[in-house]
Amino acid sequence: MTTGSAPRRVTIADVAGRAGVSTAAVSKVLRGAYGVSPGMRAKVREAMDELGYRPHAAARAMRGRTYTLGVMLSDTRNPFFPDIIEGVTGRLVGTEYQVLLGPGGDEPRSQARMTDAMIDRSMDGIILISPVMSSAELAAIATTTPIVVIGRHGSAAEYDSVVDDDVVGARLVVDHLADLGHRRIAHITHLDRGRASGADSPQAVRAEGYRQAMRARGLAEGIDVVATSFTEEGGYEGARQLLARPARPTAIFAGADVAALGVLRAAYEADLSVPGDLSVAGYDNIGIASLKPISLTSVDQDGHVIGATAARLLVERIEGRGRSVLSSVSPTLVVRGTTGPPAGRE
Amino acid sequence: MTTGSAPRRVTIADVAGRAGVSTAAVSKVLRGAYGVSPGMRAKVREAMDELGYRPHAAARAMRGRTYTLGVMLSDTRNPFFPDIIEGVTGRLVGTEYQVLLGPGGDEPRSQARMTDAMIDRSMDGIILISPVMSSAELAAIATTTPIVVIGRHGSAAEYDSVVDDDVVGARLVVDHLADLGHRRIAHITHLDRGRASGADSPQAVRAEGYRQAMRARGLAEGIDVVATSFTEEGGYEGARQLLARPARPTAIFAGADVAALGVLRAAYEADLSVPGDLSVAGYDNIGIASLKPISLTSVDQDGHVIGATAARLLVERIEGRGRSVLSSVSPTLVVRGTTGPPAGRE
DNA sequence: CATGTTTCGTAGAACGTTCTCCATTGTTAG
DNA sequence: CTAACAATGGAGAACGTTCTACGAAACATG
Repeated sequence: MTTGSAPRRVTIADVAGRAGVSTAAVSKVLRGAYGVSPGMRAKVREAMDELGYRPHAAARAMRGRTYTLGVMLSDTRNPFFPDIIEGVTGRLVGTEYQVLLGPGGDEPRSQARMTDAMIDRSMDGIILISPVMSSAELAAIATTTPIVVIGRHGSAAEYDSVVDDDVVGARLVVDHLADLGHRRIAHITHLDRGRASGADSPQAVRAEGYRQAMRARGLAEGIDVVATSFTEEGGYEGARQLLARPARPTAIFAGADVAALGVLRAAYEADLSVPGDLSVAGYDNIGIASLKPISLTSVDQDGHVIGATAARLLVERIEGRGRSVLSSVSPTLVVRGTTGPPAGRE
Repeated sequence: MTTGSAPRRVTIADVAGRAGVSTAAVSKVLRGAYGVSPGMRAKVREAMDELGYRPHAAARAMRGRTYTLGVMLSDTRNPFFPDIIEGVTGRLVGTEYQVLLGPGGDEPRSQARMTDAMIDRSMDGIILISPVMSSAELAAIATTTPIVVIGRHGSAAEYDSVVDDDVVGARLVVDHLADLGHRRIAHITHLDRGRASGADSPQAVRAEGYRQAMRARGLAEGIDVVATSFTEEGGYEGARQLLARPARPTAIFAGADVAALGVLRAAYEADLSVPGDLSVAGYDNIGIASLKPISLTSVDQDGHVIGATAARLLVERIEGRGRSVLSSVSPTLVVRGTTGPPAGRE
């Protein structure tokens, strides 16, 4: 179709011919199945190498596995996706599995379309990162293809889940700030328009974890949550509201680093020094957080571990595990320059 | 294998039975092929809807197309990949094509493995973003499957290319700085270890564009290129070297925004005010560049347009275009707070 | 009315695997 | 020596599409 007509692919039949055996025998060698003598295995292997044989995934899919795992991305811009992906692929090195990513967009409809597309392509299993569909929809998908869900707290019998322990993460921040002497610690959370994820969403759990931790430290009075969005603009807007309070908070815990950046901008514009007049903490420990001019205190969720765990669970599912697993990964706090003791008397 | 046994997929035969026609007829309707009466089309369509039929991609792959396009990513962390992806998927909305992303890593070997995996999965075409393999390897791939290469300047008969016009981008920066009155404008570039891409790489073209533009402005004497790497650390290191020169540059043009961030850190540590003592410009216009505390002057390459163009060219190739195309997308300069007139007398 | 020409619809052979039987050959037990 | 069994290899039927051939019917032309 292009320049020269494409050379025909080397098939299992070519290998069989070369090795002087049947196609069934080649298939057995390929799959490591029972009933193959060492001599035959060697012959076939040699023939495969000589011809540069590569199994045709689509043909395999007609009967058996495709050795393809899909990862549905809900937001390609989310800065810790690369970590999760690395964790997933890292775990799969040395296996025959290949990972393909599918941009699913942020709407339930487009995510469902992407998932369907993966199922149509006979993927052996699918990892869904922060999907926004309902649990019922997820369960329905799981009857067709094994799935692992990342970033949704509710567990389900039909599939496995891997989550960052957002309650712990929120507590780490509150404890750190309380230890520094802060009393009025406010929180900025993300308001979902789509209701599908609801109380299972990371932001909801972070907010709840914040409330719990505040109460545990006897700071119930200081609880103050404003719901905007996890964007720079949302953080800015939220901080403006909080800084206009009669009793201004001395610390703001943004549920995401991007929002924390907006908080920093608001503080800058209000001529408040950070951390002198206002301490700021974020969540996710994105790359920029560690850069000098920002130096943001943040909660680090280990994307590598999350990805690797998801990959392990998915392969286990594919190989036949029935029982459902919920794996919770503990985050750590990275203290940097944006948090410090509150100024003056309380 | 999991809980209930998966329900058998609805096939073309089920649809044919329901509609009271042959499977061949259903296939024709599906493909929009010639020789179908309106009545029959309606019957078949109805049956498909009632049964919730979805074509099985693997089965299609055995004979025809898979309607799957692959995008090989060389670096998942690169901040303008999301733009390119959006451009690609945006262009394909409404068509039957699905896009799947493959993390190829930064080594020729792993990228080749990913590309092979995509070919094994019978993808109809592949977009390669900044691949590091040799042109010969790319040409070899192109004989098997149509490909479009993004971010490599060399053109080839076997495949199409889409590039940002890095010569123009470099000139925009140099002209802007020269207009402000700068004479000693230094450049930080990226040193490739793998030689596969060589002079075709964006960094090489940007550096060459910088040299050309400097000469064009009569500033040949001020040409000063230091090769580190396109990372925060690389930018920092490069800036340290440049700032130690006897005649210190008054402006630094970093070949990438991440490196520019490192330059800003070095300036900060050296107690130089930006842009008072040192002007800094980057390339790529990544998200953080626009944030207030950074406010980096940068060159914006329109990832959307690049992605959309690549998708268009790929589909054209698949549909049969033979002639090779090289499409160059012009970047624009976004002037922000890190560039200004040089201080004092020259 | 005989003869071409469209138009519509179907049969059935691929495509490259997997995997269930089945046949053959040794080997062991009685 | 025979029966039972293990080990090895092969035949051939799927799997769900696409698409080439071909037949039948409907229509147009002389």
